[in-house]
Amino acid sequence: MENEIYNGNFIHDIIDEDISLDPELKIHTRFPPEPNGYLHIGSAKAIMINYETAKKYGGQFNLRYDDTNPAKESDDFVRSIYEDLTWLGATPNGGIFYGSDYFEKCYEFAVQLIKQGDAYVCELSKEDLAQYKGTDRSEASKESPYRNRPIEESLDLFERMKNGEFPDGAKTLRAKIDPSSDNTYLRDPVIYRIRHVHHHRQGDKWCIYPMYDFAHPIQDALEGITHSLCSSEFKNHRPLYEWVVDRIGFEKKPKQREFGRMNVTYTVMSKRYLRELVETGRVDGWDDPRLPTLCALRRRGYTPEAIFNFVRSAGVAKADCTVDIRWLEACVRDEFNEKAPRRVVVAHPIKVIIDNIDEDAEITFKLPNHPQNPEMGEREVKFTREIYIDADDFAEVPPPKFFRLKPDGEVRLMGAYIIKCNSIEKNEDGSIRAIHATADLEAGNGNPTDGRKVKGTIHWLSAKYALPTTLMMYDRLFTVENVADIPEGASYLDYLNPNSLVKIEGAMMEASLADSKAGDKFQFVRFGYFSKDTHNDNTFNLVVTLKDTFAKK
RNA sequence: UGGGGUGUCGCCAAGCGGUAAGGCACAGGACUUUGACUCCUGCAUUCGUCAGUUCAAAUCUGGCCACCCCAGCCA
Repeated sequence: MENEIYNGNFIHDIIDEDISLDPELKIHTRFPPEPNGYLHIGSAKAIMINYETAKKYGGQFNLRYDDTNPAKESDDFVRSIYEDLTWLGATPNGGIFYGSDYFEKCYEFAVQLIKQGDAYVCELSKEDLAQYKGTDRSEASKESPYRNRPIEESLDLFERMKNGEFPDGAKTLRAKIDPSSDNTYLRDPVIYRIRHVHHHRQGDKWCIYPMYDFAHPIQDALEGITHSLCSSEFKNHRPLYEWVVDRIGFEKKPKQREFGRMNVTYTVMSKRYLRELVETGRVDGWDDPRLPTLCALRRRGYTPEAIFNFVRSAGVAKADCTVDIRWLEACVRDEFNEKAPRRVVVAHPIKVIIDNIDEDAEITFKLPNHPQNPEMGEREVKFTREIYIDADDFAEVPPPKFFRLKPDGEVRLMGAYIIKCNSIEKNEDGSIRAIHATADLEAGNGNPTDGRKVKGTIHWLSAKYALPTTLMMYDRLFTVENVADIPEGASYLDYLNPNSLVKIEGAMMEASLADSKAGDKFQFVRFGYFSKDTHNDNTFNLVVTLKDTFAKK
């Protein structure tokens, strides 16, 4: 859904300028995840920027699995990424690609660079290389002793690297740029390494793999990407990206441009920690509703529109930002308030007996599915002598400004009668067994005939027709305000909120909810927005609470 | 310590030399058969900081400060 809420986007200014220089330019962007984890709310920003930029300019958008490091990648991640991306609605109209499909090309370009004298095979060990680069980066690194070896020699060695003649780490291919550059990425970066590892798509075809900095610009150029939009940590890589594009001699040069990273309060998005949570069993899987992964948000009931509106309204700027998770919740509320049908659920039922209603009487009331939108229709709800109300809606000793049910007080049962509390029946232990009340039968679901005002309205369910249900309430994963507040050296895992999942069993729901499907969304009146769980029948996940419903006393 | 980047209300963010948009949050008030929603009202004499240029600066210049990224044969 299009939304006017859209903070700045300096990327569009850059593109407008490029188009003014070349009116023929067809914008082409891409989202290049490495298939080594599941997509999360942070990924949504990169997706949104690349997808919507292409869309805005009538261009194309590619999905490209950046799978140049076989050690960490798998087909399960490939599958999940596709699923989450299409769920978000960011259809890759430019196609779906794999970085590994360009291995042959990358190899040829590497050979070309060697022939041009722009790359050489280096035999420094990992440790020695680190030594040569030095610990003080204000100083230039030492030149590799192999830097000026004959081109023929590098060519021969590189081919033999490819043929598997050397063990892992024995040799690397390095770009010959500038060992004394201020930018350490330009100090003869390694562009190929030896890895005798099985690749999820290429199998055992290769034992040398290109590095990200070499492969990425090639992939972009080959796909005709015009704008390679990525987050700010790649800013330092840009000169190398451009060096590769220039030296290989691509006619159409893709442009890398960077936007600020987005963090979200109360959670952590690094794939490393998410994976750790999943693998140590602290959560039930990548779609555990306490996680910020897209599949978890989906299961919990968040919608693609709300997520897109969230990242869109956070804006696109160069500065990193930490957006309050409550903003995401606000986006969800905005959407659901408009679209979610209203239903009644009583979380902590207490029984109310309406003394002036016959034992077997059944009165039918019609409740609107949405108070402001008659087009959503209405439903019939049965009223009987015994009903349930929420424990929170009754107070034996009411605090000031308590508008709900209290001894001798009157309250409106939403869509039905006004009732008056007459007496309280108690159990041995002092707990409430039932409340006795009388209904104003004359007023019915209309206003009292004597003109008196009844301020409170509470929700209710017929005890005879209500069905049991389970409510799952999830709090945020972490209790610290900011992940940055976690002390240095401490494990994120120690900061898990042990109370982040609250399960309410014994709740009651209105009968019509039995017909709902997995994933259906509702506003449970005076309670919050819920989504029917996709894994468990008759249980509902809390998506977000109603704003302030219970905050005020 | 070096290089790169960023600093405008609690959180995002517009602004690009002419006297601080907007959203979220928050606080009041109105309305309400959801204490929701909706609707009003309020909310930066100030733009990290100190100087300078100018009739005029958040916008230009210089110094300083803070935060983020970089020493993978990860992406």
